[in-house]
Amino acid sequence: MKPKITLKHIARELDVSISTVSKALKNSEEIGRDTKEKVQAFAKLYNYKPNNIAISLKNKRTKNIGVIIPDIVHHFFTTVFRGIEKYANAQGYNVIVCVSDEAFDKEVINMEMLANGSIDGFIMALSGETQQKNDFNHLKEITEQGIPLVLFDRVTDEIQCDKVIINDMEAAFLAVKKLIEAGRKRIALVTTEDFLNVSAKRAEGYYMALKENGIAIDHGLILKLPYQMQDEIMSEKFFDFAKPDAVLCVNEIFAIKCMRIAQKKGYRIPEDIAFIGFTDGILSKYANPTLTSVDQHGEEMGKIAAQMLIEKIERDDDQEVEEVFETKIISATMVERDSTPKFS
Amino acid sequence: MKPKITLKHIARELDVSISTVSKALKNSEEIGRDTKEKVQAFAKLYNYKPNNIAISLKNKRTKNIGVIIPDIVHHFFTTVFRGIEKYANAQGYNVIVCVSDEAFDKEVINMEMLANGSIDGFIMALSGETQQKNDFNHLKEITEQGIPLVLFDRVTDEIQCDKVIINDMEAAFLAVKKLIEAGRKRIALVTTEDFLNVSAKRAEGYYMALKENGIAIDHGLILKLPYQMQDEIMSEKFFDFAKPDAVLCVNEIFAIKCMRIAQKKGYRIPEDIAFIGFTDGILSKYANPTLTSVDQHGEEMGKIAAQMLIEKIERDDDQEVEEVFETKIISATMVERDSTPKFS
DNA sequence: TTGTAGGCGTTATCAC
DNA sequence: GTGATAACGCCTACAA
Repeated sequence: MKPKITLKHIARELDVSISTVSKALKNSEEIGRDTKEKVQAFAKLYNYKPNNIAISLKNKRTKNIGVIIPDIVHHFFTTVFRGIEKYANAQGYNVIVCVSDEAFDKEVINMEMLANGSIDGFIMALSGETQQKNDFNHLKEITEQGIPLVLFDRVTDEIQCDKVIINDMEAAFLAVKKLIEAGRKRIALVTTEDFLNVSAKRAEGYYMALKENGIAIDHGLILKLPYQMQDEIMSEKFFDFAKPDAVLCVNEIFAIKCMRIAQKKGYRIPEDIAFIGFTDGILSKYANPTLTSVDQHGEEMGKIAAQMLIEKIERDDDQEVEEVFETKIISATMVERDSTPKFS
Repeated sequence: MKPKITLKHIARELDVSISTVSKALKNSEEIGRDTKEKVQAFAKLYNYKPNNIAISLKNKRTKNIGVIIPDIVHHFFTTVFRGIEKYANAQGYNVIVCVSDEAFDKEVINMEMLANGSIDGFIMALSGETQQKNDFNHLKEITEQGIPLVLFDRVTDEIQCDKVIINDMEAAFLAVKKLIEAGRKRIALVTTEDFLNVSAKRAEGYYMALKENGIAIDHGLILKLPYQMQDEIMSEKFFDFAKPDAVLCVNEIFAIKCMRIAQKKGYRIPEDIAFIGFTDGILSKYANPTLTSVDQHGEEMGKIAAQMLIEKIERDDDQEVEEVFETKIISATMVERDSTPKFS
């Protein structure tokens, strides 16, 4: 076993001072040619690499980014994460992930854990519980400490910071409009409870599209399911009573499950009922029939979030410029597949 | 903005020494009641939290685990990650994830980046390219430096370290056996190229089951696809020529895609062709028909890997006990769904 | 009961 | 050219 070697070891071995070694390895002009060569050769031989922790302590910069997401086994978040990781890595940053599991407490604990020097900034999507409680003190503390924060997807107006979101409302609006134009009259909405801001916005888009086309809102056509949707009975009944000819779902899983139920009841897709889901994930692509869905461009979102964060981190070093926060909006795009009639 | 406060600040403010503050905050018996109270009150007021980096430097333990996986947008790895994260977090560890993207170079770079003090140990699954090149020097260096390493799923015999795998061979063997018992005669195997050790093992199980039942191996029934499987033509032709009555696929995506092709060609599932896939992920569950598949118990795997790693990390502190490496084998289980006939 | 000093590994400033 | 010193924030053995 050959443990890690330090500057001190090299210095002792070569009978020079630590600072000489340090400078020699940095190819400083101050150091004599032969000393430099000697030191560099020795370092290479013993595979010297500076200790990140020591450097972090000195520079007060860890080159680590903290990412806190509600769930990692979820295609959208996973995709965003990939975008973050790729960009951050290319910039020399590492990513520490914590999963809040949709729980407020875990979110708070994780943030505090990381905020004590482990990371240079946060990228996060709020947990369901946090949105429900409307308690954002942990975020406030972070920003007050001057730690950069970027919120994505699940954001809040209560906190002043950079944000990246998609145009949920518009996307839903356009999806419903397409359905209306295709002649659908009874368009249903399958959503989660209201406290998730993205669901709320998608619902808004749904309402707007109906209104704009003079279609009255029928609350019998709106199904609110708990986030996990264990219970299929509710959805089954819904189809019997609501008799929709099109369904907009706020996520893929809802869409797939609903399609299943509809198929079981003998409806043809898309002839009898058309389906559009949000989150263009793996399920949409491989569903049967394949699902028309709204692509949230997760990877792009992650990349932009990372970009914004790293810029803030590296700007903070320079000077205390006037803090300006941005909210970037990514345009969702609809991916047409077989669960909808051909739109013109 | 209120920046982070340090022991030094408290000491200055309260006109005591740094060590007094340090001890007072640890409730040391050495310190007088009133001093302790004063210090603790002040610390609470200003929300003092020790700096992780400084502690890491001092203790030479970061309480960080490095996880290197080939791909995060992949249900199996994601699941393993969740297991790791949950357990590690409960033990007070944070997880730094790097994605190798199936590339050797990225794997090496990421490891080196983290090995310089950022983490206390690694959990990883080898990238495809690493397995193909059969070059494990980066792993050797890590272990020689005394950094604990746990390999999971994509492992190698070349490296002495803890490992967690599933009984791939047996699982494939049993799956094929079930198909044979159900009367299937032309059982196909759809797999990746050989260098992925898990695929190789699954193929072995497939061969064994055939042999044990006196069925000759027909190479026309074996389809090797590139990892990404862009090309559907190959698979289409395969069905025309091979005419299988059952198919074992080494992953879900292959299975789903093959089912699609079979359906398009008018075969009924499972009556004409039965399908079994590996990786019991979200696709298997929501496919149409739902896919019988081999559950690799990713979360459990992650948990065990984390457990083994943390044990090694914390044992290393104590003494230089004789190094013993374990390979834990998790039993895969088959989840029967609608793509196979009812097995007895 | 409190404080001093040294060290974890590195870098930067300044003196020789 | 080279080296001593201090500093990043914390801990702890030892001294007062």
